[in-house]
Amino acid sequence: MLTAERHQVILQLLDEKEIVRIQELVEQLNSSESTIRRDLSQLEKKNKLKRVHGGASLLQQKRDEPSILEKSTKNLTEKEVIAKYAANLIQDGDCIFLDAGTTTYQMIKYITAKDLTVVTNGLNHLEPLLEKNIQTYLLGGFAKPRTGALIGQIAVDSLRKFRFDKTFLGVNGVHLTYGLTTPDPEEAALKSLALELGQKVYVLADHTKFHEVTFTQIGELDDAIIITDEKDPDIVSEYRSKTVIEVVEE
Amino acid sequence: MLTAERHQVILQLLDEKEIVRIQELVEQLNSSESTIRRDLSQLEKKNKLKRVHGGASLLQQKRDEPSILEKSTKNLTEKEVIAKYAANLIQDGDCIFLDAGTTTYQMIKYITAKDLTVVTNGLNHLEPLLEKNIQTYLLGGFAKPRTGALIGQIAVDSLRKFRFDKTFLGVNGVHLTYGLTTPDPEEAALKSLALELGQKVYVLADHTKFHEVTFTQIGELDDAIIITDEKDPDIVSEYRSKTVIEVVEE
DNA sequence: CATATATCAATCATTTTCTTTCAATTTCAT
DNA sequence: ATGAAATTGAAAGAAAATGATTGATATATG
Repeated sequence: MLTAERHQVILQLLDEKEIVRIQELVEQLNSSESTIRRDLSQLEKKNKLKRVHGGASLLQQKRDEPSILEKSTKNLTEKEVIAKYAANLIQDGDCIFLDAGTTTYQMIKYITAKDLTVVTNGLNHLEPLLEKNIQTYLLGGFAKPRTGALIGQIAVDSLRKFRFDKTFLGVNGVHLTYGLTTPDPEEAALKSLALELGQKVYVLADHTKFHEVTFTQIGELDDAIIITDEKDPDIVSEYRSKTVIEVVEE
Repeated sequence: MLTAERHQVILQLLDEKEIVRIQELVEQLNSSESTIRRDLSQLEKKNKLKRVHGGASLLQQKRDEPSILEKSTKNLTEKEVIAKYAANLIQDGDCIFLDAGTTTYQMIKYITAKDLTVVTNGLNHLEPLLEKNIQTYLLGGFAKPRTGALIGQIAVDSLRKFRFDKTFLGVNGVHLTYGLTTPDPEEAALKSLALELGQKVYVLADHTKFHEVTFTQIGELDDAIIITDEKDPDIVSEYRSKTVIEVVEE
């Protein structure tokens, strides 16, 4: 019997019984005690179960996903720092809009608030959100092939039904005179509406976005609170005169 | 035997068994161990499977959706025949509604018509549809965790904006007196509306669905054309007196 | 508390599986 | 046809998995 097979069976048994003892597994799997012990060690290291004297038990928090959990221990990239900061702004019970895009995607794994309602137009956002047992609404609309963003009139219409405690947006350009911009007009329309519908609006923009202008305007600078990792004090103070900027530390 | 052929067989076996061992594949495919190992390496690089010591296993993500996997292994060929037949009903330029669910999912790979517009509430449908360069709208709504179906008021509202040349629905029960039924009331509401909005409505129901009744009614028998693999001539003629049934051949 | 029993981690030899490499063969493009 | 590239099978050494054994540690019982 293959190692992977045994692991699968062990986890399945655990799911059913909450607790399994070694001898039980030895019989069930026709393997030696040593092998079973090794299996349990490995599975414990992978955070799939908890070893207890005489056997193994189900994890108390069943919801942790290794792929997401692993990353949170590694060094955080610039975008991740921003995402983490933004995620911590979310409070229990909030209704939030989460824009499509990679930066907002990163936020998901750092969300700790309970009892959330999330609305998103990011197709890829859905899976990790559901994995965290967060109640999630997906906007309808035309599916933009490459990015997995739902856009267009339908998306705008379905968005209009909501009001948010907090809106989190990604943008491509942040500029003193041209405000917040993004290349795709369809996406801009959606972001623009989301901006209106949020009581508090946060824009996640790393330092590469400043002084940049792209095709379509989403809104003015002071429509949102900008979260960034921009270090240059000149740039920061320049923009501080026009809007609220929160600079995250690593 | 061609490399691509082997790859196909390997993936198919994996889908059925969750885990295959090398020796098994060596026998089944009449190839050397080296070749099989190379196959597995390549497939792993393409993210089609996960190598484990002694063989290969289904990707975690695929195993984590047992609800869908279970269903798709059951009655696979029968359903595929139905799906293929239904897909051939689609004509160039059609606007169609494709219900969430495994049977309608199978349809996608058989679609050959060009210049389509597809509206669906099946989250999983989106990827294969986009891969085929089919213009696709996704309904908004609450994402039902296990099945990947978008349901609820929002979904119903966004659906109401459309009209379809053809609607393709999956159901759980087909019954002479109780008509078309499905367990989840939320899903039923959506299916019911989709049924109204389609100029032609097709229900895909394999033979296990006949004489079955589940919790919520979607519509009457004669609201739709039923596509099935039911062979029993008695049952077929019984239902033929109430509605149109198209029986597919294998 | 002390003893008996069960469970545990660590190690070793054996077996199985893996990776790497090489030569023979087939396929493909020129 | 001819050489280049891909595919294949075989083989050797590396790596992983296994079961048994050891002495240590934890739990239970009187």
